[in-house]
Amino acid sequence: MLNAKNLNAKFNLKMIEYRYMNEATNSIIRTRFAPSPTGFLHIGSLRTALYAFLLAKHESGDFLLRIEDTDKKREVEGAEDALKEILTKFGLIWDEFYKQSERLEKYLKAAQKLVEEGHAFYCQCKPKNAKVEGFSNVLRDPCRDKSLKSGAVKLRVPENQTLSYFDFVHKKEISWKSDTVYDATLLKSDGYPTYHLAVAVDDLDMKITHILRGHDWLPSTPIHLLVFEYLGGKAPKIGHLTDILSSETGKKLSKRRDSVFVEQFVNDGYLEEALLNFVLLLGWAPKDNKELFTLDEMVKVFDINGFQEANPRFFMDKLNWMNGQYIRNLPMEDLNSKFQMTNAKFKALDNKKQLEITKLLQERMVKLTDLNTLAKFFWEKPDVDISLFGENYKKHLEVANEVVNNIDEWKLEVLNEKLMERIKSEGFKVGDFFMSLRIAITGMKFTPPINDSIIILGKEETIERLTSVITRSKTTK
RNA sequence: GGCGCUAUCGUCUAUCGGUUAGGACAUCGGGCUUUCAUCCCGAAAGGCAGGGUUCGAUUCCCUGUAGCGUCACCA
Repeated sequence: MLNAKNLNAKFNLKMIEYRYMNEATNSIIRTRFAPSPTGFLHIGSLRTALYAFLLAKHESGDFLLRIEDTDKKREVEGAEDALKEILTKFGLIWDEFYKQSERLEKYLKAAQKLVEEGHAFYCQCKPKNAKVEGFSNVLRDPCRDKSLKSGAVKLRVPENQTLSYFDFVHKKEISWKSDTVYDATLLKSDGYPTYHLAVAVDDLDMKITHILRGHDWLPSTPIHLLVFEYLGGKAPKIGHLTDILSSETGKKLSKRRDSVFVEQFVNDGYLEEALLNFVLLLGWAPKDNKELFTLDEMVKVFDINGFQEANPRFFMDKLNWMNGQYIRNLPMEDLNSKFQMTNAKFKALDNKKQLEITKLLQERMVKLTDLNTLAKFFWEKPDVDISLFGENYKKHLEVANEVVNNIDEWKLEVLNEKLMERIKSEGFKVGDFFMSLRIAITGMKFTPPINDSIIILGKEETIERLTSVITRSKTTK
């Protein structure tokens, strides 16, 4: 397990090269990724984090990680460390780290200030649960004018005001009438802030210049605008990203129906680089339509004008293609070690054999986990289904067995040559012959090149598999 | 229902008033090939609808339609 402290030390060092003061404004761009520690990393969150990272790093700015752990009920043990580890794995390294539960004092003070200045009030109503009660059209809170002295703190939304901001993703001004904004809770009765208070306090405090967040936050932006104003600060620039939609339902990705967790994809055999690249293009595009990027290249070309405004659907086709591209571009040794982590049986193989197999597989894989099926026959005798064979297979196999038996120099060229000689003299159809051989050795019709595979398997093993099928075939029709 | 966002091939997208509307994935066809792949070549496929503005709209405006989001002491 990676140690976050070491990481920070290590990466701050690295980030120093990136950092410089923006000469034009004399201020540095600062963005943040602010997840709640409630479980695995959502694919949409990875994208948000990526964009925030790129936005900052393109201008040599700072990228902060802020854990929003203000809801004790939903917090998941170990989620914070898992989050740090996976972000690190993807190369999204933060310059500063914060945790909201360690800053409770600040929120409390902010809430008190707002009450004192008349912009918020105490409320002792029983909390409602929208999930079970449905949507509500009651905007003004009954405690608004009661002047209570304790309880939860709620925002006193003004009447007849227009609340607006310029969204840098949508590139337009978005506004609301304050009459449509509800008196949101800022501080819960347990003393913890809600998101609405905590973002404003923190973003001001941490000098965040750009808020980049999911589209689902757009409707509550007017609340934040008010809090920023009442806290006496200037709101950062704000941009709302599109939602990623399910390819099947066309609705926001859901944990129940769709695969949404980054860890899941990694386990399924997708490379971090491919995942990052895929997610980059789901909601952002460069002018020249370039498709394959390393992280460094992303940082270099990232442009705030490239954001997409319409919700994309999460189709896997392109991810699969990209993953294949990345696998093919991987140095053999790297692929090999990834294989070792994917499959223990592969790892147990002789090192030289491992590399040879890797070489054969590299061009025919979509995911790392394809290793488990494509190369299974290397470490496990196949369960050969006789009905798979075509005509003349018995003859084919007997000839193959004979040729293999007579080879002294166990080399690919020799095997090729001897086999072809006999195929010719026997008058076999080349394709048919090799298909019989392929099925007998691997149990499958689709495999890596069969002669190469046979060389890797070894003479003894090959003969064993061949004779096993030949003897079985004698008892069959 | 209120509020808000959005609308180019099946999918991801380019275009910032004038283009045969371009690319990629997927699909289909062909080449290479002992299978499957990889690789190469080619094809089919798109501006939600109706009004404006304009010499000219995919592009700007309005309306409609559709989709998405949100309306908690969750983030």
